[in-house]
Amino acid sequence: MAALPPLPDPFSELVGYHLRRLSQLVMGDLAERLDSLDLRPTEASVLFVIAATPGVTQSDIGRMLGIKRANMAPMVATLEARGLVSRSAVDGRSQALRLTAEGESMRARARNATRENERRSFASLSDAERAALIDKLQTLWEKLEG
Amino acid sequence: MAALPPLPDPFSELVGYHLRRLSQLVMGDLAERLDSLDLRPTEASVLFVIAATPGVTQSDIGRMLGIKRANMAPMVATLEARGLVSRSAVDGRSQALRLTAEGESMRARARNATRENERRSFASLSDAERAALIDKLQTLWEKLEG
DNA sequence: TATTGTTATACTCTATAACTATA
DNA sequence: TATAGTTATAGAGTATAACAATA
Repeated sequence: MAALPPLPDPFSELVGYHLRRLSQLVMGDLAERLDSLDLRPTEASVLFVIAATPGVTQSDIGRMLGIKRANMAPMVATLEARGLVSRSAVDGRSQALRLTAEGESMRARARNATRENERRSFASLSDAERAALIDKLQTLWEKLEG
Repeated sequence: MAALPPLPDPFSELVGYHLRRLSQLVMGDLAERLDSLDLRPTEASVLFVIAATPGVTQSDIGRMLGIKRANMAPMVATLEARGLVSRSAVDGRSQALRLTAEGESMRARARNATRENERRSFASLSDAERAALIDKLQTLWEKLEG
């Protein structure tokens, strides 16, 4: 088996590169864990938002999670077709989204998969380090979103 | 204009979520900056590796950057067709990759775009904080790669 | 006029499988 | 047997443009 060649110099100064590389690996592990539920990471995040804020519209979810309306539409349609999410009219154009009983059960399982993903990915960090890292990352992306 | 709804609770504990969100925004900004060069972020990273380790094979690049052989092949073919990269046989199956003069000029421009991307994305971090963040991210992804 | 939801479409990046040629 | 390179193909996620219906 060939040894893993080391990463050459220019990358050692690039936060963005290491960010992307770690994100790719973490999301890949999460995708594997969610695969048995036939759920994509993005779909899981949508279930989490609906559970936390019942009656939310899909436009609002898109704004919270940074997902375009055009991409929310088919995803919510799929979740509804699977019986995980229900819609009820708010007004003539908006629809309130809620989890069905089956959707709530799916959310709970997705939550477990996500917790295991976090444990496996960040086991080497103390609770304080993890919290500090979250804070740093969140501060950075919120600055870029404006 | 509607206010941005705040992210609900469950995400506040998830490193992975904030990692992915930041990575997405940073890479989106980099993609925009590279667009005028008609270069994708992944292609730029390949130019960086070839410049730093002339004569490297595409299999080695894939191992360094976490890109599969199957995805390296068409990318290198494109870079060669554009006159940015040249190939020379190492043995009957491997080919040494080098930047052409035009490839080196492209690399330099991509490097500038990347530097501007880093400056814009992480302006709020001190040099020490940036270095510490790189170290933390790299340590984490290298653990997950084994 | 602005917003919600929708459809169509394209692109980047990643993944697996199968194949040829060479070591 | 293992490795280098290639081709075909599929999937997730994102992007823009355009449209109908509603506020």
